[in-house]
Amino acid sequence: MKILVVEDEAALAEALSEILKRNKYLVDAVYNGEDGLSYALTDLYDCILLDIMLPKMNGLDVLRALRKQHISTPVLLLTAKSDIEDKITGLDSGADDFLTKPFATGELLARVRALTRRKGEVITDEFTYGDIALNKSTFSLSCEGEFVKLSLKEYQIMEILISNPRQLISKERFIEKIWGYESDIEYNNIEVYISFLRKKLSVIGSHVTIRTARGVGYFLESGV
Amino acid sequence: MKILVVEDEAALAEALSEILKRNKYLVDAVYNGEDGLSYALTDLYDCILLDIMLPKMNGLDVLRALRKQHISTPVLLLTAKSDIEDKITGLDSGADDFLTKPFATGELLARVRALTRRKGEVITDEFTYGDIALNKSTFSLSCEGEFVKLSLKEYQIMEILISNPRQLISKERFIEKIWGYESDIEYNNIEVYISFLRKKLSVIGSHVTIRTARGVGYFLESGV
DNA sequence: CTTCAACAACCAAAATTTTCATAGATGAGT
DNA sequence: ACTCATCTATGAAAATTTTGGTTGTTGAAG
Repeated sequence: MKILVVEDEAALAEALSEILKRNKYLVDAVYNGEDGLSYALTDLYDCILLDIMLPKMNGLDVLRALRKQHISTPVLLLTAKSDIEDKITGLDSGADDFLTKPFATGELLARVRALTRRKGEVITDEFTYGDIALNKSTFSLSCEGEFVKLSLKEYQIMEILISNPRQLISKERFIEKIWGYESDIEYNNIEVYISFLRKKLSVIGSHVTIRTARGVGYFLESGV
Repeated sequence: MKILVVEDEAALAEALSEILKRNKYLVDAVYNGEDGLSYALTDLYDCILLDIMLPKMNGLDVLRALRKQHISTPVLLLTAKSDIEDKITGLDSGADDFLTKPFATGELLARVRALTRRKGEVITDEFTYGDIALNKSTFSLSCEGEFVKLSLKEYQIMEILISNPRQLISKERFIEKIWGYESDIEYNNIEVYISFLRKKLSVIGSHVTIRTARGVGYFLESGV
């Protein structure tokens, strides 16, 4: 498990490295934003501790640049004070968690553990259920060699269904998850996409079916 | 200036009301989520202090329900501990700021002031520049009685332009603001929308023009 | 068993967003 | 002033999302 520390205050960087090493992490430390970015871009790290205030390049800019390059390494942002502004910007920029200075060793380790665990769980980019597989990166649905491409919305609906197989999902929930809780989208819209998906399921000859729960929503069932 | 306090701990509710009243706010206090929601739905308040842990209905649910009804009253969430989970959920649910218990009187007042000031500034839902007006709620662009409706993306581009008249906006910036910093959208997409907008500006006979800054982006100019 | 209202499925069309291809404009370097 | 690579404008088409019916289903109430 390899961690990158990006922190300009030498004493703090030293302390962080020490704590982490003592807990069996491999640690690299760099002392400015530019170096931080180029190290992070190697995509070799399991977690990055990133200070916001940094010479040469602001931590948030580093973060944004990283996410833009689709590097999804979990980032734990170090903020000087508990400044809500920073936190909101940080979330917008793709941070995974925050640590407000000064902090306790235990808290640091707990958060690093939480972030790396999260990543460890992502092994595949496919969801499967019954005879179908849904590919997260290509947005395609397959069944024994047969493929169809899904549009974004189709994919989002299917992902929710396949992540909770046999679980009833209300239309309300689809809408909240996909369009957001403030949208005025009609239920019919869900019905239309369900209709699209059923057609595509039949095109690839799957035995998985989308069952209707009248008055509520839908759920996935393997019909064999 | 009228404030709604939603807090079940009687002592705290009392203290909050007292502090606020002493600072010339009108205060209503209720002691559970359901009442909080129905009071808030009247849309009479300039700010809402909302506890997360509440009997009958969770604060976050109240908040979501409110935003769903398009009530945009600023909400200051009261959280027991500085639980990042709550904060993220809070932001997702439409909270404007947080206050972690226990808190100082000064901090409370400062945040309330910040939130109500923010609202005070929004007087109109129109942006204007030169001979055009851009309506925030109808997504329409007008010039001396002539109207055109803009699509969402057209509107978003126009809003950025008209909010910073004569200011050069890079294509990069349009993309970050509209599609997000992780998108892979092409510059040409912006060019296409600029083209759409120029056409619509000419349809309504405006003298405002979108000027090109080669290699960079665009800016608005009143061409009279 | 019928009736009826609510719900769901689905087709078709409209609206919007995105992509693609091509033609035109620009300006640095010669 | 000419050339060329690069950037921009725009028409047109493709893809996607959303809207509006029409028709078929369902189940509760009578």
